[in-house]
Amino acid sequence: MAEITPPVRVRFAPSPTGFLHIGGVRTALFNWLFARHYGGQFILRVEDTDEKRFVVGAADDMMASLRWVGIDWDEGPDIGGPHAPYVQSERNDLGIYRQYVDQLLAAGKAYMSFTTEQELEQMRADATAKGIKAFRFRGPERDWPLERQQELAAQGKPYTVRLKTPLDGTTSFTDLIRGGGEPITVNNSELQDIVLLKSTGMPVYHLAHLVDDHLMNITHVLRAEEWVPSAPYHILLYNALGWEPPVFGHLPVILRQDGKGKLSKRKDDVATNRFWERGYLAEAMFNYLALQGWSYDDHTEIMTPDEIVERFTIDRVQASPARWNPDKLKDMNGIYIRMLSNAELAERLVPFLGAAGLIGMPPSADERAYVERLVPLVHERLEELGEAPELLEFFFRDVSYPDPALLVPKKMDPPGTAAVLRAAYERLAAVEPWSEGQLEEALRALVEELGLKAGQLFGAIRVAVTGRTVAPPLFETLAALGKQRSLARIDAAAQALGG
RNA sequence: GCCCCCAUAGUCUAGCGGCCUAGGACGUCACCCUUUCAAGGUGAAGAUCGCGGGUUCGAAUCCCGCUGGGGGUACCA
Repeated sequence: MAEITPPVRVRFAPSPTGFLHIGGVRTALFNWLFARHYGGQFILRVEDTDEKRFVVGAADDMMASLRWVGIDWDEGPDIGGPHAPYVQSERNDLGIYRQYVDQLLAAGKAYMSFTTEQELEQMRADATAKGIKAFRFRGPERDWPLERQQELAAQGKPYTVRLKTPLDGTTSFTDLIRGGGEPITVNNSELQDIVLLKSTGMPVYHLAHLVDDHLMNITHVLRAEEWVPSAPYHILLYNALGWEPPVFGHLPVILRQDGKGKLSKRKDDVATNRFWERGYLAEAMFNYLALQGWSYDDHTEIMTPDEIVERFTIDRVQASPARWNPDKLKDMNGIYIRMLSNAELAERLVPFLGAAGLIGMPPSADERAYVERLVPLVHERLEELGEAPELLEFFFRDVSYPDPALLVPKKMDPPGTAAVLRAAYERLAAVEPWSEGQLEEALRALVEELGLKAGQLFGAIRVAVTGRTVAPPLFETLAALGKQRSLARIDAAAQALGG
């Protein structure tokens, strides 16, 4: 296994074509962990060379997603750095890429290709029709003298610039993660002359990222597995430019939950912002994502970011794909929620309760205090913060009994239940002070006197007071709800049963 | 189709030739705790380490073939 020798500079270079999904965050995270572990720099660069798919605001959205999980960068579009700008369209305006295209052209390593997209499409269609197994485009211009290419270009004929890929021989590269230590090799005959510069004058990913990586002194390229097939082109391009290639490491993709294909923005609910909206803690997401393709040992899963940074070595990154497992993430989120103090959880719950209209935005001091009072009742019942409003709603709103049958416990009838609720009402009316301990004492005594099972009495009161069969523990609930409201609800429930 | 990568329970993973009667986690089930639901505790089911050949005294671990899965095959990244 290759040793990682400092200095180390890595980057994450998303394309602003939409929101950043968790697979992208995972790739960014691994780069970040790599940089932090080996004491190097992590750079963020925006690759917006696809004018057609460009989405306004996407880059900002992506940065917000990265920041949310706790990823920061040493150089980037928003903070600048020694290699600014960090946005490819801006770099293109500066003529950064064109100069290398000219260098390649002059050296005969690339050529101007005048075949149009339509013609290309036709050629592909013809090839399939003829049963040709693989169509690999090599433009006729690759053998023309540069002057002839320039002549046509001067006439205003649109052209792309393509890499002149060797017809025979092999190209290979070593990968930090896959290949089992052996180089990955492809026959050049399997390659084709890829486009470097579009007819619009905009560079294509292959050229732009490579020029930038070189100029920005990137030492290690850790990117998703889907880039493996294009790595040989990149090696060839580095060679053509006379540059030393960086070290490659292709990260496993994250497969969809059913294993059918990689995570998709369109089909899967995996937009990063969806997770904070639903109440996932960034620390849980960080931990979960770190484990998507990396592991520490045979039993450690819950780790702080510092621990992960310290333990993150590239040799422990998996070559086989990870699988998106929302259940596991949810479980982990529950663990992280339980690790929070009541005050911290209350603080994080406020926005959710506010959004649900249960408290003001911002909340009053009283509301804030009340939320903190309620937190212990739901603390260990929460796996997503977004579940809190529903669990706590009855503390803020009156309950109704659309289905009075829910009030009737096992082995009891409506009239009997009404009578029991009346008895409970009388008993509770006398409880003073209205504390958890006093409430328990009073109700347990009543259970004895009525000859009921604890579950029967408590169940009836629970539904009466919360409007639901599943709720936090009864005595704490009554105590937090207050005497007046508790009694009023028990009374209303008894009436609903005709008592 | 062609090229490339990958392959341990339903899922994620530990394992890098003997510590493995294959460890941990999610999920599932049971029991305990208990006023419901959770949480917590205990335990169970679940993997002939994809299949077939080698190499070796010995293989989940190394090699080959097959199969399966995934990725790529754009003037997208």
